[in-house]
Amino acid sequence: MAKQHQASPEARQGATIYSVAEHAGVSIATVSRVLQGVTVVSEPTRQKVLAAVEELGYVALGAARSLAVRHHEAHGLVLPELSGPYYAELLMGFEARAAELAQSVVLVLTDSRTDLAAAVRQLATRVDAIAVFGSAPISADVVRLLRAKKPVVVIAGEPQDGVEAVSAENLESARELAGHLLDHGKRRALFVGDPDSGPDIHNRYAGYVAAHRDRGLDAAEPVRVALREAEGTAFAQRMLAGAYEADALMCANDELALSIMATLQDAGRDVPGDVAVVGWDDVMTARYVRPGLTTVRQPVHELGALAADRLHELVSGEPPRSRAQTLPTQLVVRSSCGCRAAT
Amino acid sequence: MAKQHQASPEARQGATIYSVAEHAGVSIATVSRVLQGVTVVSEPTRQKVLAAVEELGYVALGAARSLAVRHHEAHGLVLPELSGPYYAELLMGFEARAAELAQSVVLVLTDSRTDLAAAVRQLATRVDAIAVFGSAPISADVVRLLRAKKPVVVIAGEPQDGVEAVSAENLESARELAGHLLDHGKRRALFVGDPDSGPDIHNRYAGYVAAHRDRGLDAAEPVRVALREAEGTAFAQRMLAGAYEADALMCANDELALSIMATLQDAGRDVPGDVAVVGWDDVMTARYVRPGLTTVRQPVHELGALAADRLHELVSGEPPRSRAQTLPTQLVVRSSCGCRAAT
DNA sequence: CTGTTAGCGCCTTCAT
DNA sequence: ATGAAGGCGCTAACAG
Repeated sequence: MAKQHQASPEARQGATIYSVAEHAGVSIATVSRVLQGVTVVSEPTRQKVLAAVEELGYVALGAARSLAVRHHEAHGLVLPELSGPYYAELLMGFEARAAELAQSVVLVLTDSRTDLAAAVRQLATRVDAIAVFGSAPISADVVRLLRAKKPVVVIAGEPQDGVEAVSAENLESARELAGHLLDHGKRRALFVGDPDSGPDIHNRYAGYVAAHRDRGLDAAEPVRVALREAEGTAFAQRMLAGAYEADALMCANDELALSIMATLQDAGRDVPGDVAVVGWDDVMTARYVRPGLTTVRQPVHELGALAADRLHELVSGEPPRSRAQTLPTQLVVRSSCGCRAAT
Repeated sequence: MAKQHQASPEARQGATIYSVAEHAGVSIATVSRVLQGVTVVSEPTRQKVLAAVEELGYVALGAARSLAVRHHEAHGLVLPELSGPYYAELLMGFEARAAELAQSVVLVLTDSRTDLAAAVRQLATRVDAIAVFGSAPISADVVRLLRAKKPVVVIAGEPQDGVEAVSAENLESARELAGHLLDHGKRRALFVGDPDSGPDIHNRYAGYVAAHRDRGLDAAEPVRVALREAEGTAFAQRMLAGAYEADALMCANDELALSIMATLQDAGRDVPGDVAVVGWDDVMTARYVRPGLTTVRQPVHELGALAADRLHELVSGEPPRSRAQTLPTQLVVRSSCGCRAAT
């Protein structure tokens, strides 16, 4: 019996449990046993097997193992995209925790998919559970459909029946941030960003409204723009043209705040003198610009880890939680709000 | 003999090919046929099957299919981490192309792994091919070992025997960038960053050296610091303390350049007057700081896509290319080099 | 055109 | 303690 375990050009497939068994002079059942480490195996044979495994560099084929044990030891993660630090950080937290739990992570980015529903269904056939980002353009139907087959957790979205959710706090922090602006004496603060772009933004706007209400003030309607750099620039230009009257801008995220601030400054406006600008996320750029951007830091890494955790427990049979789990955020005060902070 | 493939109504696992077959009153082979769409099936039965598939929401189990066809329809990607826009963009490019090619992507981040070798071996059992980032702390041994089982392509690294590489151009662009600095009259330009942190950086330093040689100048030894924000700040402080004499700093990447520039400016130094600072990558922050950071833009997205492409072709049986494929980069001149650009 | 059947590689009772 | 044998769900010959 010629051994073809040498890395011959075409026999790339590697050793199987059979070749290991033969090599060690035992049955495949024994090989499986020492590898699973569940049943007891006599030390001598155990060593023989281990030696064979080592020599042939054997690793069980994922598909075969999955088929036999009826699960994949993998988690799926569905995110819109990865530009900006938010999603990347979330992914890092998710991946790190998944790694600790010995789960592979297979990633799906919705922005690059034409047939998202198909992609998600596909994903469901290769993982044990799936975490999907709340604002991802996935119809609630798909989520529900998914949930029928695999455990699902929504990140930064609303919990639905049977689908639990994890997120960072928004409303109270937004209320605090908006309050901070108002306490600087600003009386025409505008909320820039579309509350309909997701539960997160929705709640930030709600906090903005609440802060006004707290002080017996009227909150303005939100300026509905997408959370992208280009939209911020466009908005700022409209503002420079006199389309908006405001002495403070509470932006839905830093990307928006940063582009708006830069455009305003380039046109000679003083920030925060003429108009204060604050954001949300605390991206790297926020601490490099002058004035430093006042914003809110979210525990994004932890959020990702939490999602991976919950997925694992759900797979382990734990029942889904009905209430969303919310992680606390932190107000980061720099100078763009009107404060004279260090930076 | 009894078939027990009946999908009990509440079977959480979902429908199997058997339940679909039964539901449609045909054999599993027929179901498989219409789904694979290879062989011809009479239109009537075809419709019956499709209807059953639809009603049961059937999707073939990934593991079973993989086992039968002997491949996974998935690509693996090994990256160090995801902070900063570089890796995230690379991943997006990779994922997008993989999606087009109908390949799932399973991601492994080395920074979060304690046993990297094991993680990579594991990965190899669930994908058809693997792309690993060149500077990832993966010993050449592991790569070679991997290559014996699956096609591998190295991103931004040196091609090894049987392992092809894709990368962005570094040497010539660096030569151009360094030359630009020298042509501004700078005579004590320092290279900041460790050339040993990867082939990319190595070549950037080589370009720096070449530019000097081109002009009959002597190139200084590199200031070996890690490519992280904190290291940049520390370096800048040493420089402010008089440890280095320089009128220009060519930093290995933008993160370094940005933190150095900020620290220098905070201490009252004029950039680019007292000292010019340039980076590499063209991250978002680079265009928001003042002066705008002169840097080099890499086609990161395309690089990721190229890697996915090559993986796919390698899996399809195409032979590996011996020469590395290099994508062109672009010098982005702003003001931190001494030019009086728009920003 | 369609059904039957033999694997794919591994895990897991069930005997021994 | 170890071996034999039956699936896991699906694809792909091979017969009809």
